[in-house]
Amino acid sequence: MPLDDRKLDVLRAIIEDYVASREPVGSKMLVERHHLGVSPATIRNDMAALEEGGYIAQPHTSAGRIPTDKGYRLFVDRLATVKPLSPAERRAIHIFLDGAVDLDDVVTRTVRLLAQLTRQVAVVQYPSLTRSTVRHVELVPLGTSRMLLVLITDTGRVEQRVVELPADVDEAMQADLRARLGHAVAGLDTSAAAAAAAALPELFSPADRQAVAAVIATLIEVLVDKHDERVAVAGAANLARSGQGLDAGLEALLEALEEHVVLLRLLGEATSPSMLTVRIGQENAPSGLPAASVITTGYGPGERALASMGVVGPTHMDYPGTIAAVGAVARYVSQMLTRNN
Amino acid sequence: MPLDDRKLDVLRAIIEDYVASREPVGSKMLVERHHLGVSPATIRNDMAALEEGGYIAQPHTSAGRIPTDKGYRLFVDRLATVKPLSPAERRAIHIFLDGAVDLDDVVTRTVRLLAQLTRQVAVVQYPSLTRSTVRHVELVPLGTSRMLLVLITDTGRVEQRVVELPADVDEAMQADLRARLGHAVAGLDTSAAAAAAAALPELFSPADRQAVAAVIATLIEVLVDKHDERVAVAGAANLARSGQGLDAGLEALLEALEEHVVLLRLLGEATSPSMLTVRIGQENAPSGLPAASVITTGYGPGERALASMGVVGPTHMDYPGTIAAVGAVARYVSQMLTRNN
DNA sequence: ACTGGCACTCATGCTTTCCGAGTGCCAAGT
DNA sequence: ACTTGGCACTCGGAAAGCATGAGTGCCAGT
Repeated sequence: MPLDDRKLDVLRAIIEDYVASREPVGSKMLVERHHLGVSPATIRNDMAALEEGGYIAQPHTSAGRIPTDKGYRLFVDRLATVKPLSPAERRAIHIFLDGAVDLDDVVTRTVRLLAQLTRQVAVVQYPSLTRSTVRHVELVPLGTSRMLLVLITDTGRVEQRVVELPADVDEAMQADLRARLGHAVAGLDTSAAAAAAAALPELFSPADRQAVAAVIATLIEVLVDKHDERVAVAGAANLARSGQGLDAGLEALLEALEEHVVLLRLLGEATSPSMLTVRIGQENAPSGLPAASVITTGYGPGERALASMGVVGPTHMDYPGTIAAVGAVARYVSQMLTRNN
Repeated sequence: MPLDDRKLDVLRAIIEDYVASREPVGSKMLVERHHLGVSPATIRNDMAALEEGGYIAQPHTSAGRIPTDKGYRLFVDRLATVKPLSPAERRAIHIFLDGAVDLDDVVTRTVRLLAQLTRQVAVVQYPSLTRSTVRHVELVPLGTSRMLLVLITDTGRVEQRVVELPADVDEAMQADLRARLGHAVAGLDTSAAAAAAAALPELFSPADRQAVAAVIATLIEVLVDKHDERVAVAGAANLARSGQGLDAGLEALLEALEEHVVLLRLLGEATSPSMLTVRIGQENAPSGLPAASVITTGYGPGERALASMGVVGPTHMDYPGTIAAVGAVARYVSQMLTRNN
């Protein structure tokens, strides 16, 4: 039996009510609150059909219906209308994000903003080095047997690492290395830079080669290593607040939030800022998180997505509102990055 | 009425049992489990005395007793015996912490280790700049109107900041500034360095002075700003696990954990690594956290405490075990820092 | 295709009852 | 002066019974 328009309306109404009240919703309440021009009995028939289709379920025989994962899926795919942000929310985005001094600062502010806006747990991935290009490499001598390696990318990201040299190296040599290194990798993307750097030791005298190799090894590590797959999290307290609904999963969720590996899986591949992914309930099981929904999108300068951000919340979340918030924040941050480029 | 030895034994026994079972403990259970050589009736008399003194309380008339904050206080001050770490735990400390590449890495590993060891929420403050000295300042040109400022301290900490210059500056001038700056502040502690840097703009021609001032301003900001009062947190999931006991406070606690200001207050002044502070229950109320206990200690190279670390947990925690773990980790990290100096 | 009516189900909340762990106190024993 | 066994008492919490009412499915009538 195909779902006619009214049945879809009913599904939408059920989801809206359930999200608002967190309680199974019955046919009577439904006709009262939404002006569907029909009687409860009719609604009951529709509900039976929806249940047949697996979009809603009843927790026990004599209770109202609650949406299933499949129901939410249908809702976000076909039923949800965009809910524009309130002016206050738009203002909050500006106030929060303008005045970030630093890429790290942008990430920190963004994650807090998202958590506050959506009242869910927010997750923001740090822009990955992988797709960015090297703007500058700096070598700073720290005494004769140590150097500080600083890598700056076009995304404003700065990575630094202290290199222990296997042998003492004199100043002239350090200056030489710095000049050559800077010349060799500037402007290249990270993988090209790694390749270019790898060839460098050849150019030095055997005496110095070991020290050079140590520096280069560290540089390549920084460039290539997924070390940069860091994430920031905020809003865990929101779980406890709305949490009554997920006590069971709460511990698991909190654990997942500290497991960055799981988070990265949840965030998934960075998509373009204008695309937005919604994964609902069981759809997240492979990522190691049951009974929660995840809304993610990519962000980055232009249409190039460097990293992902998103929120994690109970399946019965306010999808339209959350989607709007995630989208708006991602767009704004992307703009900031584009401007700062 | 003074508390004789047996009454103290009873208090200790009550606390041990309550911590283990989380249930009010009665006189009968007590004589069964601990071989106090007397009858339940006698214990009851002692309990009455302890209750009179405010060390224990009964949740309701016909239930066993539970320790009060005051009881725990007496326990940790006078009754707790040191509980040495198990070999497995000692090994865990080594395995976890050795191989940290980086100061940040040390902090991250430490906080995770502490959380795992104590099964509580662990908090580690990043070593503060305040008491450290400047090892090196580096200026990296990024085009003509931007520079990257990098500050390295003797604790291995690296801070970087991008400075937007108010006017274009040529290369020679940049090199000059870099040389003078490095010369002026190297080896000084942060406040002296800030003072020294403040005098620098004088030395430059009026044309360049604005640009120099911008760089110096940023440097001083980095040096002086409490910006460095960052903290790392781990083990929030442990709250949910043992949490049944604090549902009420759970949300508040989770919120506090994201409020770094509150955490810093909780960690308190950094004490020497060999001193350890225990704050119990209501004693934390002024810091904005009710009904939780906090165990903190300082850490840093030598006896100089750079920062604090500690754990936060329910008042009914295993004090001897937790104290031992916090102490051992702090000592080990301090040693690492001393060695790496 | 919709509606009103009706019998049925069953979670929830309330009251009642019962049980027993635990207490305080007292009088007797060491 | 402590300690102990005995005993009456309290009261939270589990178990059982009962009423309520929201909600359903189905059917016959419009």
